[in-house]
Amino acid sequence: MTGPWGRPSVTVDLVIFTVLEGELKVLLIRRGGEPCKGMLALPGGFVDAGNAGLARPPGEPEDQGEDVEAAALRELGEETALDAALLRRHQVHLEQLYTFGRTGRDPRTRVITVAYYALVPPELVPLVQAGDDAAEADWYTVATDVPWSKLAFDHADILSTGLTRIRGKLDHAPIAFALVPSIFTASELRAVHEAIRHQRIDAANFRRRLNRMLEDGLIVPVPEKRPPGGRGGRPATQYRFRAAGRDPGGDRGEGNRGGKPGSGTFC
Amino acid sequence: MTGPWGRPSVTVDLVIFTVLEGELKVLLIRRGGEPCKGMLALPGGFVDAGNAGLARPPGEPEDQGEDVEAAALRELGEETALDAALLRRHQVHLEQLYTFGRTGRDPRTRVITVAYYALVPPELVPLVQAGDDAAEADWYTVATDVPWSKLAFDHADILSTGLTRIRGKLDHAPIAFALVPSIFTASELRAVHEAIRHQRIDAANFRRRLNRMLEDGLIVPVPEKRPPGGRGGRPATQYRFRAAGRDPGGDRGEGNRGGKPGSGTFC
DNA sequence: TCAATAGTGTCTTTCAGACAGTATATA
DNA sequence: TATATACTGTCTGAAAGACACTATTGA
Repeated sequence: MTGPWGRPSVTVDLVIFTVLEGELKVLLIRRGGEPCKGMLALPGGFVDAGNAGLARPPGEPEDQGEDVEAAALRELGEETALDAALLRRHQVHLEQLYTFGRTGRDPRTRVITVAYYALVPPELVPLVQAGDDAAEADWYTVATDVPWSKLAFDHADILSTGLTRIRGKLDHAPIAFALVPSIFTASELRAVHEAIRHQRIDAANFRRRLNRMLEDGLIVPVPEKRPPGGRGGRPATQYRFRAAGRDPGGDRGEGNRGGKPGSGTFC
Repeated sequence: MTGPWGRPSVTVDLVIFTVLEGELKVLLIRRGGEPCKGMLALPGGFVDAGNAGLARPPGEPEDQGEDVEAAALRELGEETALDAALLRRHQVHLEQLYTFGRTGRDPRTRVITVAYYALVPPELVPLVQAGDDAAEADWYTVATDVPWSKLAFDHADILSTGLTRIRGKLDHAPIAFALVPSIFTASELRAVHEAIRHQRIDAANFRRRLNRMLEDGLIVPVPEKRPPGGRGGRPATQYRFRAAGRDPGGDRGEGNRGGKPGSGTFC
């Protein structure tokens, strides 16, 4: 059997995490249209493939559209209503998770989705609003408020994969820094670890890890201390993440990004 | 701008590793056709998407083709000339690596590739032959024989990602067992670790790790000892990997496989 | 006997978990 | 003062690296 072959649609789906008030949250949208109308789903959208595979005037080169990574970044901006400059400035972490390519995962047509996860610092959360695509977008507490069995498509699988990924990387890569303000205290960083692992961490032991990060130059103390809150307490030393201190992403699950050197000159 | 949207082609590319004579090797093919004719490349091929996106008689349902994971398994069989039963019986490890979706990575048309890596035990290597697709397929020693700068497309990126992945997982997931015979000695397992890390490992310290695996029930001793080779030596205890002992794949980079329960009933 | 490979014992360092105790703020 | 939060010190055990040592074979 030869002849014209079908091509799948390719989408990106986003697992957008944040930590608010000590709880790990994920951004979900309520689907406005079929299929799975009314169910909760991960935000996402199609990867622009230009006019690939379509008939075009002879001699005209194919428009290949946008990079998959660019599509993920674009969707992240659209769904959160944060512009690209803000995302860059706050170093919002965006990383490819896994590609879900089962047949039948979308009943309409063949859809392969490249899932990404993003980590949004709490400073940006107030700026996040329902995007243009999403009828409603809202933060759901992962531990208690996510209706796992009622998520659209295979989004429970995707979310579960995202959760596993950040838990696995938490101790080996500096992802927790992407979920605290740029100036943070030991308690704030610890709260993020606790939220992701959903389990208490001994404050004294965590401080030792933090001290090691200080020695390694991974974080740097900030001169001003944080004044205590309502009913008192000792002021806390504040720290800042030193991005250039080490290869972020580590050696697990990161893979290579799209725009590495060498691009374009592959033959 | 509305109207018909282009769809990308989706391929799977395979980083097929083995360890022979203490060296980590990867299977590369020499490309017979343009583009990149004559260069070395990773084996791979198109994901069958049925008639997705093509015109079809009204009322006829779309044929969505094959799962991406199934395509990877199929390609693995085709490129190595090993049938599916053999691959299953020997528990050949196949795991999704990363999806490469840059525009322009294939000059002909938009191609997004889902890369997988496979671990072939040395027992099967003699059975591997040039597949039907590949003009020539051969094992190349990663440390010395891979012409990194002359690999086709972005395959150097893919191979590099695969190498990083297995090195990262080596100490946290039981992947080394996929690269030794089903009955193996401590030295053989250590040789695999040394080949992947490309660095000597202290035999005594490695044995302690092995003893811990014994205590954990991850491996099981085999009654018969391995008689020494040419010029003598003490006979070696042999072991067998106990697959059911623990969740293989661990918590990093594995993601969910395609055919998990819950499939099909997503709404 | 020697050479070669298998396997043990031990010392040191690093780091995580548990937990007692000290320091500095507000009310 | 009491309370709340920040921070220090110490004990224990698991595990890695370095390395000296013993065990069992073939030639």
